[in-house]
Amino acid sequence: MNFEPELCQVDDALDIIVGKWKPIILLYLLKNGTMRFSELKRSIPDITQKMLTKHLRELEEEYIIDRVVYPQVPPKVEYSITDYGRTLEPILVSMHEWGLKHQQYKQQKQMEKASTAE
Amino acid sequence: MNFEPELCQVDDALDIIVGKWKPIILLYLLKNGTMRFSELKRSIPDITQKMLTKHLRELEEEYIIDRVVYPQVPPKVEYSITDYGRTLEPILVSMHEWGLKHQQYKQQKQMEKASTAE
DNA sequence: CGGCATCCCTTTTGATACTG
DNA sequence: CAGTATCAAAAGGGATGCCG
Repeated sequence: MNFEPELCQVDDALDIIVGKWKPIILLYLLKNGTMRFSELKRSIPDITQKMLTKHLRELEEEYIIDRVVYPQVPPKVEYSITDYGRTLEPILVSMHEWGLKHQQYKQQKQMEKASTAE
Repeated sequence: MNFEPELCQVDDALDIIVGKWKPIILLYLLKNGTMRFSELKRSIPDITQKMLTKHLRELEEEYIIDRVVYPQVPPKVEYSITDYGRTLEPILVSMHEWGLKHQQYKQQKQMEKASTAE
């Protein structure tokens, strides 16, 4: 580490990717590039329209995604990851990989605990 | 990306580092290795004892830090980062660096917006 | 010194109904 | 289709007091 904890800007990055459904929204847009609102909704069945709208607005506010409205009936709105948004990809991939290893590590630790408890 | 959004384990990593004071606690322990409770409290003036205790317990639960109690009066408790906990360091450093760049990027974008608004 | 217990406030998320 | 509005529940966090 070459920075002081007092100057920590980790929270600025966290603010953008934290939110119950934000990581999965980001991963879908990173994978597909562009998706319609309804397409995202179908891909993430348990999310409510309210939360999907809210998270998309917040990501747009931070320049991570673009929102394009096609003025037609019925409405069509497309969301796409920006080039800038793609700079988050390595971090998300690292966290995914760390998360996978952590599951294994916890299982191992808990088995150790169970065997010494006998 | 070589994984499907449905299999996303980003949240497992996020769960561990998310919390109002968790990043700064982790950065102090990564920097110093071992610190006493009161030492952490002094280093992070605005944190309450309750939140410091809570976050430390959660990090211990995930094997990120160790907690050693010295049975003496007055009590002495030392917290240290585990070897396993250190595997989080690259992710925290990446997020810190991304956070720094993001501040600059936002400023630039907002200046662009201000100049076109004239 | 290093906690824990209690009460309270704020923020986040969810359920549901309605709309251009 | 892609939202908004409203109400309610849950989670996160803070202030304070007490304790071995």
